[in-house]
Amino acid sequence: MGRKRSYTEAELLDVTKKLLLEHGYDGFHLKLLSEHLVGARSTIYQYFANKEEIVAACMKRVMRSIMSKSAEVDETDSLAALQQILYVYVEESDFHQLLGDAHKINVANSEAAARDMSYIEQGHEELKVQLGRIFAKANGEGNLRQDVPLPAQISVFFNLINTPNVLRMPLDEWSKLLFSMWMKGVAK
Amino acid sequence: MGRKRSYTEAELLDVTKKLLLEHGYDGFHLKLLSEHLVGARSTIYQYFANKEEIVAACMKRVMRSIMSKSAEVDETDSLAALQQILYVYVEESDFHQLLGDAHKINVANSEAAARDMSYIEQGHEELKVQLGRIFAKANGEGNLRQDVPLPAQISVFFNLINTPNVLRMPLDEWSKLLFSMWMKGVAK
Amino acid sequence: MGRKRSYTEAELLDVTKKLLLEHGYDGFHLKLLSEHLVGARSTIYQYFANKEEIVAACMKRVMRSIMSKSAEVDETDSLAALQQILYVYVEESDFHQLLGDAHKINVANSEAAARDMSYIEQGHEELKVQLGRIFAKANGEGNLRQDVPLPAQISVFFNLINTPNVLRMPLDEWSKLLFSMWMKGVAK
Amino acid sequence: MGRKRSYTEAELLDVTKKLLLEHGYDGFHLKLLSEHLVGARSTIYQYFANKEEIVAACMKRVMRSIMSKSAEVDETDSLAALQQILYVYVEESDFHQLLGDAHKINVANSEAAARDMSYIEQGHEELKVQLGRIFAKANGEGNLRQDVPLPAQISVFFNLINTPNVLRMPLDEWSKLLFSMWMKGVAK
DNA sequence: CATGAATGAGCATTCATTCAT
DNA sequence: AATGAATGAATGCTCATTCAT
Repeated sequence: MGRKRSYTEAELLDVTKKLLLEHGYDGFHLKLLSEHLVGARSTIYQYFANKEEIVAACMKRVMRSIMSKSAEVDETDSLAALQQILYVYVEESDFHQLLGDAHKINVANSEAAARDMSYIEQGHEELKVQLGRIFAKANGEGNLRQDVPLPAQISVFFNLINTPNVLRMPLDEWSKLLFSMWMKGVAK
Repeated sequence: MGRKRSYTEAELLDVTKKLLLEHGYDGFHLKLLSEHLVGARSTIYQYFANKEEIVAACMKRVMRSIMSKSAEVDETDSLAALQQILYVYVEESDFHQLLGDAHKINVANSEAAARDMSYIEQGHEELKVQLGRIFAKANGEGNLRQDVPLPAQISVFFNLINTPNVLRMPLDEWSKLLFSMWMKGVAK
Repeated sequence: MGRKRSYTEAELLDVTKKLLLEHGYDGFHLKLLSEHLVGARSTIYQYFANKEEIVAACMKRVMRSIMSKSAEVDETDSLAALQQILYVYVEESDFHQLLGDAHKINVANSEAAARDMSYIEQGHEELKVQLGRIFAKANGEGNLRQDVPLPAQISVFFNLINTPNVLRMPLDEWSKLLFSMWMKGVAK
Repeated sequence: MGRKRSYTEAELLDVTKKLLLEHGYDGFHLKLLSEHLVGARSTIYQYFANKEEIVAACMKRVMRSIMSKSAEVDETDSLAALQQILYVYVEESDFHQLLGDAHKINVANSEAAARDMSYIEQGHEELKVQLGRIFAKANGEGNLRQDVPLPAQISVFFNLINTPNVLRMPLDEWSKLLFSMWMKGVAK
């Protein structure tokens, strides 16, 4: 039996996520990664076959986390559901920034990366379906404005996630505030 | 005398902008740029001394455009002014994405790039001042909710810009719709 | 662990010295260097961070060698000391040719190169001080002509070093011969 | 008839000489040259077909100048002749530094450069012959030490030329001083 | 003739990946 | 398993030279 691994795959992916957020996909290098881990650069290849696989695995992990959380949302009360979903998304707001570069991954080299990316694609679909379902329900219950097309409302809702939390409020309060602004507007 | 230039500086910067938006700062290469222009890679150096200067010039140009438009906004009616500003920003919504990487530019190599970046910095300040002024006025006139901190309202307003225009509406209508949702909310 | 290095740093610097003497600073390329070593050009970067550091390290090494030798010179008998010094310098006559280009090194890029160059500068000073001291002593003891300014005598002495050893004599004999010509002249 | 030439070939070669001395062969660029002349870089090609030809022409000119001067030396009195020759060489002491890089010129590209270089080669031979003749005469007349091989004496004589004129004396005095040291030595 | 623009070859450097220990 | 060394592909940039005006 060989030596003990000096870090876990999860740690590697955590650092990867941090660096991807800090530097973007093109600014993310294995050299950079190895500098934020304990061992040599080449050791990384014990965990993943190439750069693409690392990034893909990282993105997949984030997607899985989002999906498990959003699956737990109770959709009975549509507005309450939207608020919960907003909270989930705000909590993982890195998510979008991160996945925004998904298309840059060159999937040709790596089977594993390709699998991960297709998982992510499916996840995206499921999330969209869920959101569409809840919005449709809310709309059907007469909770939403009729003079604004539903897709526009969804788009604005979704984009709320990225609003910088300038006041550094706790995320549950912050998401409630966002939800309130989204629902009632800012006019007095 | 001398040959005719095969493309103008403006064309170069247009392509640069497009590529920066597509690939981000780190994904932007002179090879890529030259492939989207007519000539050889080295020809680019007839226009700019190095990569940093190109990016800086591109960003400066975008900033200048935004600033001249936002300077024309009539601030008499604060709410109308906000709506106009939203339109200006939505029209140039690339702007933020683009300038988000401004800090990555290594300014040490190039005098010209340094000058451009400082122009951009000042521009940022002026825009913030203008927005703060109008919001303060709107708030003073009692147009805004008091139960949400002003910075949070500004943050949401600003973030609206990035909302994807899923319905591909004309930008004037789209910005009015966004403004309406921001003011009145989406609740029925 | 890891592979065995295919050449030592000392070997690299030896080759560098040879090439610098052959081609001068501006004619010295890493491509050239790599062609005189076993591996690929990029392997050189395992040893030094950039071209400047290589050249600086090479020069520093030569300076260190000269200084340790000249520090061992016994200055009791001033004329004997000069003869010994001449021998030291003749032995390392490349030295001056090599360091003549020291000012061309762009030190801005590299901390390490800057350190090396400042070491070299100090070394130069120390050597000048030593030579001045011995000449002053020799002059004070009445060993030197009074009708020729001392700096001119020093300059000629120093310049002797570069005299091509056309007869390929052993360096100790050659330096004695030079010293004899310098002291007694060539006239019968 | 076209425009008037903005500088003469001689001016171009003067500047070339200055820059070659300052930067060495490898540090000499046409860009640098054009910056020290009035027109555009490409204008240089109206005068010479390529870089090699410029350098070769420059060296040839220097050689021609030396040769015409040294041809005027009266060889009747061998020691006086040597003193005169030393003066000629000291006056054009750049000469050696300059021609030291002659071997770097790639003669394959240019017929004209090849011709110039062969002229220089011949010149070198003639100068050596002249010096050898005078030294032989001086030796035959019993003017020189017998305990030092003649080639060594010649070598030292020749190398005197490069002695830095630290005191900035007028060149005729300086060359006399050098000659005196060479003949009589520095010992009291 | 003069020149500004265009170009390709060449070098410095970085980085993902492979190898040998 | 871990790792330091080796490597080739890619990119930024410079420069001699050619072209078109």
